Amino acid sequence: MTGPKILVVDDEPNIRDLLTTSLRFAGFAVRAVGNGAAAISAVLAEEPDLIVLDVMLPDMNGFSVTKRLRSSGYTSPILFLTAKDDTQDKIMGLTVGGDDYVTKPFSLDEIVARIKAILRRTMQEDDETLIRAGEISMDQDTHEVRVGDHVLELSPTEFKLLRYMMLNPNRVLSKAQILDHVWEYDFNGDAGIVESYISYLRRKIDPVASEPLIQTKRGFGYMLKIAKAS
Amino acid sequence: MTGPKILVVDDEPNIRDLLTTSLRFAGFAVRAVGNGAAAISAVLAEEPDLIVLDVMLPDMNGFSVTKRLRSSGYTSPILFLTAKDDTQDKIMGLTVGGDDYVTKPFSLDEIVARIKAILRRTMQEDDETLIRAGEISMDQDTHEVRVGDHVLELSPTEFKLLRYMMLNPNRVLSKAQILDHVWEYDFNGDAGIVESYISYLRRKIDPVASEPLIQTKRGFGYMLKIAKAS
DNA sequence: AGGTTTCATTCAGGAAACGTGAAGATACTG
DNA sequence: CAGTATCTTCACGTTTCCTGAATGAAACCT
Repeated sequence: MTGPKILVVDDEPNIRDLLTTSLRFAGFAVRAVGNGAAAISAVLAEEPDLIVLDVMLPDMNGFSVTKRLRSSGYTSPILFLTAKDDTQDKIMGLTVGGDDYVTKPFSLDEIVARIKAILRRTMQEDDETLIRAGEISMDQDTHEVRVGDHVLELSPTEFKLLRYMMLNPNRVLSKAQILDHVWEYDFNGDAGIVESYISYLRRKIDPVASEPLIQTKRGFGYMLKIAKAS
Repeated sequence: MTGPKILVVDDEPNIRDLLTTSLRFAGFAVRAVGNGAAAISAVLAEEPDLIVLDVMLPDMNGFSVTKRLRSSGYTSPILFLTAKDDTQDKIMGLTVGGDDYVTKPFSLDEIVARIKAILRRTMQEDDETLIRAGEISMDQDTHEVRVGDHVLELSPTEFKLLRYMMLNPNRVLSKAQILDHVWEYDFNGDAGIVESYISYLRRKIDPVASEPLIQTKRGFGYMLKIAKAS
């Protein structure tokens, strides 16, 4: 129940709650604050293993916060949340060492995946980098996906969708659940897009799989069926 | 006798009572309120294990309520009730973490099943995901139904009907009871539809069962007969 | 036995869900 | 800036499901 400690820093309550809920559910011990000053004292008090930090805060920007933290001796990695139109060099200046960044709006699974990737590198957590589900395997570092011996070429969205399904095998996932986890949180399009991507995935997976792995549960959703192995 | 605590939030007294009765019968400790403000204070006072929350309330919508609760540190899961014709984007963003949603009008058994599923995942309750009744087994995650070794393909309604009967084996269930539990609460069609679905189920079950399992109690209803095992 | 009620089963129309191709929009890449 | 890949929406065809009605069988009553 007490996984790695994470501090979330964002001034928008919506996003703060969204992140808090998702990360708690993913097994992290989460604390959330709404501005830079609170962030600094929270870090000093609790020494989180990782910080999720919005670079645009009401009182101070990401640079200032980072600088203050680093000079206080805090060395754990930071995952920055940046606006999509932030210039590249602005971001470059932020991420040093084990740091990383994600652009808003993000998808929830993406955030969780990034955090796990960072923690995997910094703490020696040998939390598997390889996800397996029956004859499918997915390396989250190299992004290589295999079905048996065949290597699949997946687009980013296809990759995230398949990852979500592989993390929840043998469970029916509704289209709404899939949208909430795989697509960006502000996506407000039709749920039919899930059908399209399921179709794309099937087109790539089925020809090389020994049996149809993505099953339709009419009226309920989709399921990745994995025969249980030894 | 005191199962998990559940808070029901809905402004329509009918539905509130319907839910309260059903959930109490299912073994939960239920408290019900009719608006968002009352919900918030009830949550803070009693810390329920789960909230059933109508997204359309007179004083505030489900999002506001959720936001307030989450930022007060409440982390238990929420089951949202939404109107079926709510545009998809209103539903989106709801199924984060352990949360889930059900569209109105719902069927009572559906609600209970969903609540149990959520609690199963959040609390570590390994309250069986598998329902057994004699030679029939039903996995609620995969939706796989077996009779002996044979796997049945059931439509959504067939699935719900069979689940209801499996949860009440060796008891005569009247057509009215079945309608009340399996069909949506505002269904106002003929009870003859139950006969049809019983027939469909028999057609799929009997050929692979060792004996007829669904018995007709003329004038009273139907019964799923299960020989008691070890 | 004959008549009446209750149930079983099947059928058909319409509705809903799903799959897929294609086209426009957007973002990426060289 | 052109060319390409990807994302998203739309539309159409197909499958599956739901529901009510019709018909015949079985049980029940007198």
